Amino acid sequence: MYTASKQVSSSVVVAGGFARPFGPGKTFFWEGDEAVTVYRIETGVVRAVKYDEAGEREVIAFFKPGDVFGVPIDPEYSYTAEAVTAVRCSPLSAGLWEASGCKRTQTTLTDAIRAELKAARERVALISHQSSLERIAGFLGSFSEDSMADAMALTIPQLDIASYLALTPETVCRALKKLKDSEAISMPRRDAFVINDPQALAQFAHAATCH
Amino acid sequence: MYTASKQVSSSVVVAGGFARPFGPGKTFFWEGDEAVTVYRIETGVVRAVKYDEAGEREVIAFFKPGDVFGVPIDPEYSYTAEAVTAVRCSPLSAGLWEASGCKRTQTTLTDAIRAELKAARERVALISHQSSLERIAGFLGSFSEDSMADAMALTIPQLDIASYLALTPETVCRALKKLKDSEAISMPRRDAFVINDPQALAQFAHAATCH
DNA sequence: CGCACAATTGATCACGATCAAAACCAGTGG
DNA sequence: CCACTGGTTTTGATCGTGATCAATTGTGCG
Repeated sequence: MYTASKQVSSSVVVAGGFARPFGPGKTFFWEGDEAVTVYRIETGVVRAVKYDEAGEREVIAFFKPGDVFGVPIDPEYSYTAEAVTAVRCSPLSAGLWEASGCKRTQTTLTDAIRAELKAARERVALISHQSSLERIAGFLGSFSEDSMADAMALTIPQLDIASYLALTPETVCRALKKLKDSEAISMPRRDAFVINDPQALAQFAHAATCH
Repeated sequence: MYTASKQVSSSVVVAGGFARPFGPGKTFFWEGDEAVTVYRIETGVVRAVKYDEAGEREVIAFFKPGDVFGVPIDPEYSYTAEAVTAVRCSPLSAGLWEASGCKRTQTTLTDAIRAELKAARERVALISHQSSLERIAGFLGSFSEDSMADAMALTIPQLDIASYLALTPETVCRALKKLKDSEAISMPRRDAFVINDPQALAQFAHAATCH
């Protein structure tokens, strides 16, 4: 199935702790690879994708600066990790996390697992029950609040957002247009978002379809 | 908010390891309670529920015989646990899990967390993209395969299933009727399900809406 | 330039939500 | 035992949202 596994993971083994750059679209590791490296993002965005039985690609999570991905919950990675933007991040040996002592590394490990679980639950919260507009608004809101300034620029293709929110690209586009029209956000570039009015955005995120 | 917290958790502190019975509807603990006890189910079904901002009750997971719930991922429980059926389960002190040594208890702890994560991901898989029929069929299938015989009787109110799958009770009812009509399952009682034909059920679970 | 792919816009359609009501069942008390 | 009550399930009719189909525009890249 995932024939490209091996040569990719071998190009990635640098677990020295140095921050290294990765170009957009680059694959860090594949679902099923032996989980030997953990990554901490300094800049850029990474997506976690899975392929269902039908071979359909599905984005299940995004990782932002400060996030850790590739956490060794299982001996093998449970998803494929790809750079969405240009990424600078530091690879760490997964072995160090688990082996060395038990105290500090252990807590950071459970922290990371907790984060994974929290991310999974957040996605469910977004997907279940919420309308398309609420999903988009909620997504943009939570994504930016985890980051920095109000007027930060996210850079994620709409296709990835659609997959993550279990919507079609068309629906994502239309929802974004509504948000743009309402002045809550603006899009300087095609795949870049700026949040003008977090308040208004939060309205859209919860409001009962603003009827 | 959850004013009933205290007296409930105090009635539950028996962390000796004895299997104890709990009647249907009984609450084991509330979301936000201090996570002092872990439970392992011997018989019966338990549901994990959460209340969103709007106060809406939402079922986020089911636990079956053999499952562990109340895993101390955070210092406080992240959901409310209620008995769906009559339940027999053994309470354990959460402290023992974390404190004692680091070796065997630690692995079972991560096992339990892994299970939580897996459960969360399975729910997402069911909810995202799948049609109502696929969700129901997939749910019944995975629920029974985690259990025992083909012809086992599940006993879960349709309301809970609806909430778990992010559907309305009406839709659940109609989907179940289709499955009954197709002979894949039968329902001796109102809230009991028997799987006659796992094969056919699997068909419904994946098939592209059988057009 | 021209190619491939992402984003946009429009028109139609289907599925599930919603509204409304009836049937069903379990538990309670007369 | 039976009438009453509350909650769950069932059935039907209608409506709205997002998927789907189809086509155009836009954008980066060889």
